[in-house]
Amino acid sequence: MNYDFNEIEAKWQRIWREKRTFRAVSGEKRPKYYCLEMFPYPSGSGLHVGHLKNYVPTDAFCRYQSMKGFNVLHPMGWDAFGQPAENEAIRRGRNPREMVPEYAAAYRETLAKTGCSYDWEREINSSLPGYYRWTQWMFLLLLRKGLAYRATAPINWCPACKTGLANEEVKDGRCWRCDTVVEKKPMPQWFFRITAYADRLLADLEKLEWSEGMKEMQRDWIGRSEGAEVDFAVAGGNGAIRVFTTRPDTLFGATFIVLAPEHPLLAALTVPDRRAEVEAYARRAQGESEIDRLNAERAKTGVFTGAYAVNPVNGEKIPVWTADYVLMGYGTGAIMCVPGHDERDFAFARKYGLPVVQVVSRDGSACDLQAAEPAEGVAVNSGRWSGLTTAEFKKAIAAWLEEQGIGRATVNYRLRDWLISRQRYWGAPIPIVHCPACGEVPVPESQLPVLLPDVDNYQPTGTGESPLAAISSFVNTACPKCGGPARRETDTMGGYACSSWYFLRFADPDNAAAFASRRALDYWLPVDQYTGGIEHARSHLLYARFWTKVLFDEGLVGFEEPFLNLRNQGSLLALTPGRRPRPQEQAGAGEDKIVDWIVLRHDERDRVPPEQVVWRWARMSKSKGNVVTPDEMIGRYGADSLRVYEMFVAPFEDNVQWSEEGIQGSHRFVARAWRWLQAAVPRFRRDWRGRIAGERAPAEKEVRRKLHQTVQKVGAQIETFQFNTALAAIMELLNAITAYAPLEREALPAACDDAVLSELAETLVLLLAPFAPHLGEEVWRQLGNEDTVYRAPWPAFDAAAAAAESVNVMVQVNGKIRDKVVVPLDCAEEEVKAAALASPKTAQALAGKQVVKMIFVRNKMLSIVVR
RNA sequence: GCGAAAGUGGUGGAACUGGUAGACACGUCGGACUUAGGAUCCGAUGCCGCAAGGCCUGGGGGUUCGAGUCCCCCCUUUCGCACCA
Repeated sequence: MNYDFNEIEAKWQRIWREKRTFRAVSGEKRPKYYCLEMFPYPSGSGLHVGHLKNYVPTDAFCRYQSMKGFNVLHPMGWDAFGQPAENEAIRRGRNPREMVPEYAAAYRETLAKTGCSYDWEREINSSLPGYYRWTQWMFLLLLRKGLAYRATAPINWCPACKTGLANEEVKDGRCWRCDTVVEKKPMPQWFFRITAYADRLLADLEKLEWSEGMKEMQRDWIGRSEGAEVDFAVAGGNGAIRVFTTRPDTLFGATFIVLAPEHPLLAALTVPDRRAEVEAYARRAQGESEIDRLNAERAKTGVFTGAYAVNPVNGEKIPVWTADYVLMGYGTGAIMCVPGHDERDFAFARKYGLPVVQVVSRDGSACDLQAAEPAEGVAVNSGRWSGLTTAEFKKAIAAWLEEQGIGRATVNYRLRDWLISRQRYWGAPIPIVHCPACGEVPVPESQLPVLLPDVDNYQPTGTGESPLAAISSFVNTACPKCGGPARRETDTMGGYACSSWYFLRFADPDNAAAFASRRALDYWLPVDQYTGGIEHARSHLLYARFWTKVLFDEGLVGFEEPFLNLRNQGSLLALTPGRRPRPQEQAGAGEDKIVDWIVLRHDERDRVPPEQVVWRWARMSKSKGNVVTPDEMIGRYGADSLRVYEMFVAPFEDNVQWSEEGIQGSHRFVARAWRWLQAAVPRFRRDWRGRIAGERAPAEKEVRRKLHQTVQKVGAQIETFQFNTALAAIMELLNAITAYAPLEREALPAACDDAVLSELAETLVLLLAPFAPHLGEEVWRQLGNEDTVYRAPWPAFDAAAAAAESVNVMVQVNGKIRDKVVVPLDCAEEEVKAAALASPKTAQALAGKQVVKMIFVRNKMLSIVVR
């Protein structure tokens, strides 16, 4: 009777492994279901209970799908390449190629201990040549399709990581990993032309079952805006300045032009006596970090170039300025300024005394502008276009510009190409050879993989070159084209390259002839359910979608979107000791980012006096010293109890505050279910189905009603990831079951019918199996079943047994609930009225009043309006 | 500033298409069994009130027989974007 969870859990984990219970076999007749969690980077700090906030519910979901008859693919692998692993290896003085597998093994063990049902025969590791060979192959595919290119461009450079970063890896102007302020640095780098897919990445979001917030983030990042390009002729010279504007209808109000400080025309346009000032300004702007430049609060600055351009609609000469609020990376790097109707332009014009002209009006009459408004309305002061609405004008002017050959309607995106080069060691080498005679030559497929050399020293160089550049045996090679001496590309690919296609590899992980066979891909893909952290909302998900579309265009996969359903788990927060910052620590922070709390370092724990310690909830992480490990919890309460707690405590998407009191409650529930089931096992009759029919006593009817209502509820709620309410329903069921058949000295009452007890026991086990798999499997076998519970069908819902016989109908008088009457299900209005009027409480509320109206809602409500 | 989501007991959280607010748990209080219990079982538990009854879903309006749910305004929190032309 004693619930020895440690023994039971170890036993089933062993048997599942030995019997390969969760092996996914390709091509089976059962319909497939591919459920995937974002594969983790196995860190040295190990898994903590926070990681399980994703893995455990997703595992319960997989087990449920298996019981629903699906052939479930639930794989796990390691995102092993990249800077987190490399930095950790450097810090610990380890070789990453030895370190990563050790850490992965530790993760594997912890995941097994929590009873997660992975098919470990499909495990992948992105840092093994058998894997990254295909990452390189994908690079060559992109190159062949003109979607990979090398360009010298100012890139985001993280001085701490000593490498370039993709735009998606820059957060608030800082490196997303180390929070260092990112600099601009011109360097030759490899890019993927993701911008060529901007339209499709945007449009296909409609096909996805993702949260609206998630889609919105992708839309924002892609940043589509419709507008027009307009050429402004340079006054007294030749050539023109091309600007992008979303408001071509305000052309008559354009009173000056501003170029980005990096604009290529700036130097040529600037008149000699303004050159010194303009150059100084441009130099200063370039030296500034993105953060400072993007601070919207900052006052506008700019410098006049001395040059003028001609406004094409009215022939007026307007001055050309340069200012750092115009960014070279967006649009054309030049804007026409309409201070009358753009806040920024207005502020700039006010500061430098530039003219403000109103060209949009609410009602068609002009007035004195005190600010930039309105944004939309009717055109004024706009020549023959005056009187048009904003929308009409936009259309008309685009046609006119095109006719004149000085512009056209166009669409602009905020999305930038994907910088893939990293000047780091621990990544897939870019399969390119630089030949003095032939230029950039792709490594032939037959020569893949380009192996990452094993070296002693792989620290970043800081010169801007990859550590690989110092390894002559790697660098020096023969040109695949002409055979002459050549140098290998020494940059490696950023970690996102590996994670942009790994979900395909799980379909066919050992394939040596292709990244995966088309047959395996057609069977398993796309991913039916994907779960992971919201921090990948723009980067990983955008990249993976992009690569999938490229592979689709190449005819290598049969689908355009890799992840049909996506859900983001919340994080687990732990109470974390911190302190107020000291004055010098405050100094470095910008005005927009006030630091008012600093996590205590490990060595400060004992030194800071308790009254100065400020406790706050923070995400669990080793560095904050607030982690709780699954091992501790499993040892004390068991994996099943830990799992139930992780799912019961809050909705899947919510952040939760970890508390050990909560897990005790879950443990009580699991142990209670165990004790009741142990008492039910001796009463179990395999032939209960044939004996359950027929008229039943009221108590039996009631408990069976609850049972079947629960069956329906739990299934529906697992499918929508509402694990917390599904568990609450099972708890209610257990409460109902123990009320019907309470435990008395470890046995169930003799008066209870064995067929009913059998139905209750068997169904309860099946309902619990996704959540508490060890308990589920153990009791399932105790009931005499030979095969795993995950091949047993999910319990059938019996609508007749679940139907209520009577219902409470609320009686309202003037909107206030005065009484309730118990009537048979679907009782007619007349009878409910009679019952209601017969009740003393209702009669009292109606006394002396005149009934004006009655509203009857079947099985719910009788609402009486009186005067 | 823009966009998204959210605000419900002492706590985590329930509530389908508007129809018994607070399910399920945690905690607390009381009781039983115990040498003991941080085990187990039973009961109570939104607030005010002895009670009858009244009041409760961030605040204020509105629609409705009826609003946590729908509409408008405001406040707060979280997340994302942020001089994007």
